[in-house]
Amino acid sequence: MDSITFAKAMADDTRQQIMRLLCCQWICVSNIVDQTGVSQPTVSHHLGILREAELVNTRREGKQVFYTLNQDAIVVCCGILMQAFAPEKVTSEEQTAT
Amino acid sequence: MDSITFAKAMADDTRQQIMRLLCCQWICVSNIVDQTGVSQPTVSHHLGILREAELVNTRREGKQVFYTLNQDAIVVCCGILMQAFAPEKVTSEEQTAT
DNA sequence: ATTATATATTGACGTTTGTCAATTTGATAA
DNA sequence: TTATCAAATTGACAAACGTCAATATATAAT
Repeated sequence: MDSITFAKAMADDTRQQIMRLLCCQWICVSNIVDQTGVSQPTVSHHLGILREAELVNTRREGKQVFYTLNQDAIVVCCGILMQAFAPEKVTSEEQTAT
Repeated sequence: MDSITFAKAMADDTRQQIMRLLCCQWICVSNIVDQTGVSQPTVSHHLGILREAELVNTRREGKQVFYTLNQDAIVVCCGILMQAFAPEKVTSEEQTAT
């Protein structure tokens, strides 16, 4: 996953709203629809983008599909951003200083 | 600065290209134009977005305007993202564990 | 097999975004 | 002041994006 895919996936209000809901818990699509107030197709569309970016995990349970946020991916991507754009602030911390 | 402004500012290829150039050094606009191969108005447009998001610092020197990346802002914004979307992975590190 | 429910996909539409050419603004030099 | 160079702004246009209604797909229940 590259830093642009990540940034694009994060770059929408509705998507961040969904991500906040999915943080630390599994929720099914219809619940997301209820809690966000946007239409079911729109929610599915956003979930597709998050899935594509591997920012969410999925589990089917009968007729329902549950989603949760992939927190590890968030940390990794933020790390990549910081390495790329703030190396001076983050590079070392443990410098082996030969 | 909110996490959406940040993500939107990062969510473009040309803009990340410019940000990489501005990382750890001051460059003037015409140099950015030369090194990116996009037109001067386009570069100015992207710099405007980065300025708006406070991701760059600016300094005028005669007729030229120099830009550099605001690395501290990057770190802060990534921190906000991680706090919001990966709290379990980042909250503690030093848990006072009563 | 038919029906019912949950989610994904398609198609259409308006908005936002990235790009460039042309122009304007700002700053120095003559 | 006038001329020159650097950067910002404006206007136009195509491409990408977010949204919803309608439809299709998948799963379970009758």
